[in-house]
Amino acid sequence: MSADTPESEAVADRPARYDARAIERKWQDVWAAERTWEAPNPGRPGFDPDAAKAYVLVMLPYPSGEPHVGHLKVYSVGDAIAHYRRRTGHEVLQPMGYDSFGLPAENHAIQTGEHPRVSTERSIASFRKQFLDWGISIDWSRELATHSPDYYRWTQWIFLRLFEAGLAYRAEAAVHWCPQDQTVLANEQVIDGRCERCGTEVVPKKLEQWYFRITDYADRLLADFDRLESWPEHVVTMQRNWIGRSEGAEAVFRCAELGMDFPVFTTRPDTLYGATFFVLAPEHPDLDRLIDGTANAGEVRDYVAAALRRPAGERGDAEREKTGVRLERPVTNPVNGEEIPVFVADYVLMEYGTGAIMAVPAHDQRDYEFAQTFDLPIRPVVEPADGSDPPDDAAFVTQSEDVRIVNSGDLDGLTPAAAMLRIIEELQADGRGRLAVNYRLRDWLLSRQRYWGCPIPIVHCPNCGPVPVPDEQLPVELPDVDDYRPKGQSPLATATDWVETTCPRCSGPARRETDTMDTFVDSSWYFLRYLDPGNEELPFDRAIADHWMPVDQYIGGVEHAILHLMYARFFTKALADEGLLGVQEPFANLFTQGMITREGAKMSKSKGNVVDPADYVARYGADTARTYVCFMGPPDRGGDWVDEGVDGVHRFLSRLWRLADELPAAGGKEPSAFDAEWQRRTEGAPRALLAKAHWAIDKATRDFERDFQFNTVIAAVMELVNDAYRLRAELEGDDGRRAFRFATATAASLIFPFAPHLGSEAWEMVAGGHLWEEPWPLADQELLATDVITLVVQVNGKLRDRVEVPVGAAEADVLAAVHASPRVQELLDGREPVKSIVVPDRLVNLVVR
RNA sequence: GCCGGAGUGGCGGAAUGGCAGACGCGAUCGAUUCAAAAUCGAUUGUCCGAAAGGACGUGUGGGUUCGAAUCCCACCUCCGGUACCA
Repeated sequence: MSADTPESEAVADRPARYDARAIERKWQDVWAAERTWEAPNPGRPGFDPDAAKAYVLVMLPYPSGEPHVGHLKVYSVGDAIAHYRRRTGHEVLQPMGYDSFGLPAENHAIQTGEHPRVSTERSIASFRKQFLDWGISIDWSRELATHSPDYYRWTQWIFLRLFEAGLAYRAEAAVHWCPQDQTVLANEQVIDGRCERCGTEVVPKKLEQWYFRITDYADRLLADFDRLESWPEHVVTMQRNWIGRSEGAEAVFRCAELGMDFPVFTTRPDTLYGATFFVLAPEHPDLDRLIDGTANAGEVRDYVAAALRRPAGERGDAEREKTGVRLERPVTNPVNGEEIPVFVADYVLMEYGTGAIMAVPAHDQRDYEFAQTFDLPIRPVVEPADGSDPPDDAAFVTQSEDVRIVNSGDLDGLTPAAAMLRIIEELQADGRGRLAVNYRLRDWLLSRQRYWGCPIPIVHCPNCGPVPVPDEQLPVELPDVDDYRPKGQSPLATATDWVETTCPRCSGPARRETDTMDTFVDSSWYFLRYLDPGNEELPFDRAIADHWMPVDQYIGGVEHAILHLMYARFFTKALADEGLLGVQEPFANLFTQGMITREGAKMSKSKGNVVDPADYVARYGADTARTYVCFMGPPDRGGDWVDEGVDGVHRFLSRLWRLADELPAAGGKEPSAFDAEWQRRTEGAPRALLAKAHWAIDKATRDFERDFQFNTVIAAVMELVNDAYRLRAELEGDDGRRAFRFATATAASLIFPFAPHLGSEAWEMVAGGHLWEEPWPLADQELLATDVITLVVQVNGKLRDRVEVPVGAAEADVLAAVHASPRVQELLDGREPVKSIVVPDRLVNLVVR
């Protein structure tokens, strides 16, 4: 039905129909024209210093192809929160941007020759168009894309501040190399020994690479979980485990012959007397010196070479039989002076602890297996205190009160905990060890040998070493290249004119760094750039950032629980340490939404079960699609997309629209329908409908506040609409019409966060004006309360009857009413209850015999 | 193995110590229609019963309680994370 259809024809020929497309276009035009969702910064026109701020942020999308149903869900959830916060009096900032550097665009370029910028920007245009079609209330004036030089200039600038602070450094180490993508990967990007992106088994490779010193922040990353308001417990746990702090001791084993010290980390210093051998990782840097000049040096080197070639997945397999080679030089146990043999074995990892372990086969499963294979002595040093036989299990390492130390000199008889303290004291006194804390977390490897990323702003000078590019020369722009294929080094290396430059320090000939940054660097600070996107002097102004930060509500997929969320926390702390920012934690509240499946399976092109949100938006309108994804179930859990469910939601929205359509649109909007005094005087069916409306307001508000229970918020509005239909026939006269109007307006108001177009339209039809300017409704306690309560009557805990009693009736009166019931009398059959439980205004339970 | 989360009708789910199954889907019946679609209304956990009503019922077994889907103990299953981490 177009706007210029003559009224008579529309009324005569066609029944009124909910025309979602027309309604959605109408309101989207209004919001675009009046820039409704723009949030002014402090000091700008329209800024209200008295309004509470709410920074509502959904993780920015990686723009590839078209948005999928996961995007629909996450932005629908975020927008519902944004709308709710606005109408509860907050100045809401909801921005949007694109995480637009990355491998898929580059792989596409390798296949087609199309520049990644071209395909990426095409995809950004699709995303933007769909977000507009969905009517997400975004402040578009702050839009950004991480591949734009205006953005990555500041990524480079921040890199240089971290470099100056000693938090970015270059080091040679064994790294994870993906042979398929021809690039190194961070620890966090290796899943089960395979590349996170392409699934290829990663291989170890020794390379000089750039790192961020995130390990310096390990303790603060752990401690500051206390500063968060509300994060899902499992996300905190995952990060805790990833950081993997363990307390123990460092003990130094000495090779007397060479005068070399080998420190080890152990969480069980109390078992030091049980160490019967010593093991080094194949990558251990001192291995060469240790085997130099010994008879089996060749055999050791062969073993090491084989171990280093082994894919990480295979080496990490705990089921594999232990392998290793015995070296010819022993080391000395610092507590008892005992000489024990040294092995090299690939079950010891260079990246954890010191790359060397003391092996206690009696109390460690892996050491036990190794000792079995190589027929080495096993010496128990912890036994049950009652003298019973220890369990057969080699992993008998309990630290409980009912075990005692044995075979350990003067430690014998102590509990493990006491022995631990004593031994650390002794080690420290001798200078042979100390209390130590160890982390699983590694420094963040950020170099990538790929094209489509942010260039690292460093120049390598033969005289001065790595020299930072001066701030005023930023951005170091990504040059165009002819061939995107990776060849073991970044495709940037082929851009000769770009690579060859002069040293900013000595002006001699120098070469640019050709690696690019991990794209997680780009997304580690984007939430700050939104705050001040036009700033040409700094990445962001501190005063503006201090106003908006922290993000009040962050929303995204749980798949980012470790990587992105930990990196962003690290960046925030590092920037705060540089005095650039006043907060220690970027995201006060985190909400992780569950994944949508179809027919119980993850959507994928190969399975042919992909839901394209654009299809549903075209067919039913965005409001239906958005409301459906919020209605499927609690949004933090997953859900299965069912087309019939979409129909159901569309039916509900149509019913709501028709309610509005039935009310005379023209003439006074009858503000009296909202008059509390009038509402309280109403009786009968109008009163029942008004009460239902206030019940829905109350229910919706509570469920919004409690964990964003959107499915039950929507269900409450459905109930209200259903009641309006049911009671419609009884709603006669002024009171009836007003109650009907109030119920419809309330339903529109409550559904607005999920279906903002329909909500606005229905509101305009029955109340007039712009719904988003209306405060969130408040339930009238007087209309929530009823004077008579239907009380549940149980006999011996089983439901037997119901009686009506006045609200707040005294216990004696309630019991009298219960005993007066014929059914109760029949069931009691003359017996006196031994006990009567009365829960005021709820139930009575009579216990007999 | 370890750490999280979850098991409720035909299906998605609701109820977090007090009426199990809100709301939606599906199904059945009715109204409307020349007919269909759409729409409106009613019914819909299982079993027994003509009905009134009764029995059973939230993964399994036990416990606490007047009362348990909800709390406790043990176990089973599924999902997610993580793992030669010393």
